[in-house]
Amino acid sequence: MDRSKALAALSALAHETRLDLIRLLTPQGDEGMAAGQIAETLGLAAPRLSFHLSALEQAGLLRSRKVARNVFYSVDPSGIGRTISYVLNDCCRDNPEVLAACTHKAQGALAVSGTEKT
Amino acid sequence: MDRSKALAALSALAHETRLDLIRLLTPQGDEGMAAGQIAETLGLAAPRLSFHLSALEQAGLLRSRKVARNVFYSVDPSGIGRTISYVLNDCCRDNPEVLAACTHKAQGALAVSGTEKT
DNA sequence: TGGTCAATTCAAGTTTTCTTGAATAGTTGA
DNA sequence: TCAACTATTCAAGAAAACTTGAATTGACCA
Repeated sequence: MDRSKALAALSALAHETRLDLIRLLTPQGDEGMAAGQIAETLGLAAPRLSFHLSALEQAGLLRSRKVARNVFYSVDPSGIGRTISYVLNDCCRDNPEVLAACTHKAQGALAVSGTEKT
Repeated sequence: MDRSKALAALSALAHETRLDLIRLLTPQGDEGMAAGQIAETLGLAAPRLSFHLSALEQAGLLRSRKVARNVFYSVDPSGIGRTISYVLNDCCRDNPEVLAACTHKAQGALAVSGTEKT
């Protein structure tokens, strides 16, 4: 993931409404959720939702597909994953302390990340 | 980590100059680097640097300490770690696909994170 | 083919963030 | 104390992001 894409993704995440969208859509998996249903669930005006969904999609964090009149949005797990990886690997250079600090629930798991290559 | 702190941290990370700062300071460890030296290294005007350092410190991603006339800035690994954790655990609810995608170098390591609670 | 529905685009205004040069505060050494 | 040095704060302007209502596009159905 290059610099500018990572930056776009981080900017996309740095907004309350868009974090709400990620939070809502992640459990929905690949099927995702129609824009109208999202708007209703979160109580957002349509243009505002469209704006934020588009920002997330541009940033590679969401996918969309049309079904009849509806547009279903779903999270792109690899987009989020690559963004996190950019911060950890590129910016923090796999610093062990940082890696240790971001794995509360899997203590030490990421600490080995410097030892293997994909 | 609560919502507003995570948001502040993500906003802080969503800026090119500030990612440069993290990238520069992480390898320096606890000792960190004096503001003047940072400014020289990155070619930034002093007020601009101060502005961004302050943003990062406010967000809990950097620490600072005074030594004589200098102010040394260093990364707070736990601040970055908690921010990442917030995205993975809270927003993505430990979604396995997301976790798998953000561990290029430690495949599957984070996948166990859903099994334990803090 | 006319009406309805879902979603996006547009335009305007507001708010927030960022940058810059000038001014300020605090520290050190002569 | 005075000058030099380090860093921050201030003020102003510029740029970017966000929200809102109105208008538009495209798909579906009677």
